[in-house]
Amino acid sequence: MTGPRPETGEKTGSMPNASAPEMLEAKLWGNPCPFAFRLNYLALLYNTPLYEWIRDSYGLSRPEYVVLYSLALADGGSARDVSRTSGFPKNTLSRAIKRLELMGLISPREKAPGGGRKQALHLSRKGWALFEETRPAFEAQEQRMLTALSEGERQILSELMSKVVLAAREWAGELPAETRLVTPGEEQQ
Amino acid sequence: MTGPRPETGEKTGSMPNASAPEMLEAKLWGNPCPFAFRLNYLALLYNTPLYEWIRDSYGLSRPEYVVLYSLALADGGSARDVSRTSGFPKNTLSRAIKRLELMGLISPREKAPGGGRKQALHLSRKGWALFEETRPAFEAQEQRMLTALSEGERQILSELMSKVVLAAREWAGELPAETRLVTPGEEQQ
DNA sequence: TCGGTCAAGTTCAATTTGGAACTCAGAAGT
DNA sequence: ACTTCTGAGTTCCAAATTGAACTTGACCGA
Repeated sequence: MTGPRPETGEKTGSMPNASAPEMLEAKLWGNPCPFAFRLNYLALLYNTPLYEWIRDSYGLSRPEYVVLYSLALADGGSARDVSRTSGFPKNTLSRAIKRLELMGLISPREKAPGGGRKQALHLSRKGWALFEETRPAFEAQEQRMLTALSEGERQILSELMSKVVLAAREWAGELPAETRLVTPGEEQQ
Repeated sequence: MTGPRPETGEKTGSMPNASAPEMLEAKLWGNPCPFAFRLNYLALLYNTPLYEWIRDSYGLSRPEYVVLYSLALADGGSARDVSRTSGFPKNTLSRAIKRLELMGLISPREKAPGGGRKQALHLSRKGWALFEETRPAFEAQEQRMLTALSEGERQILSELMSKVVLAAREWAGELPAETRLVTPGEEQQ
């Protein structure tokens, strides 16, 4: 998604502070898709330092941690469930799950090798411990992100975004045909 | 973002429709970071079909199109500006820019090879044409995404998100030390 | 019960990605 | 003017990502 990056201050450039003010202003105020930009930009600023930290401190990749987190919220979920709710392709998750199992963070799936249908995944005690240990950092980052808003504003923001999410089946998925067909010259390259 | 995915309906699993209701419900209503989840989920649902379409129709990768789009909004910006406002690492963008130049979508940078300091980038006529041709699809997707909201609600949503973005320098960047130090066992793996 | 269809999960291979090291142009300091 | 410092952009290469094909269990209808 999306997103990837820095740490000590100058690796990728996702640092919000200092400069790039021109382009940032343009993307904020002169953007034909202002909402989409805010979405992506905030997601980036939120995710980047957290997953960087997870990687450096625990040696877990982003998809791996996403699986852990997903199972902590919905124990017994399948790889497919995680894929649907996180956007990672299923083969990436397959590998992530295998490694989590190897690391002892997911309890071993009985009978599976070969590719069975719908496997319910469960965190091991160690997996739960890791989740509990790391959760506060995610919560803290969310709180930090929202400090600019009052309690009431957060309420409203949450409500509006929920509305958009709940209507997702109406708008997400494939692009409408008319949109796609705007392009006469398909298939170059 | 980071982000990536489906098309004909069953490639990655980011399809919002049909199933995974359990886990989706849990992530929506039982999440310690509800705002962050909505952010990521919406960004995913928005980006995925668009960049899929860009790739299939124009042969441009996501970072490549991001550079194009960024320059369309802020002509004369540098690679670093794009990196700061998009989150892609600079080497990825360096490659993207090189290819865009090769494809004739970016006007050739005079004197550069070797690595000069701060190069102002400009779209070529062809680059502008491609942007204008593809922009409607992005706008349409944003509109589709917001259909669930009234005009007033969109106004409020935009305002609240802007607030959070503008306060970014306060909260984004490195994780606060206390948060990081929660972990006693650093450096495994 | 058999054959057919579907989809979850895996494997493989080719591409893409991004961390690290490097080059080098301006800026800063003396 | 000379040296040092800073940081934008590039190159390299190991690692991660993912599209495509495959395997296999589950479900369905006759």
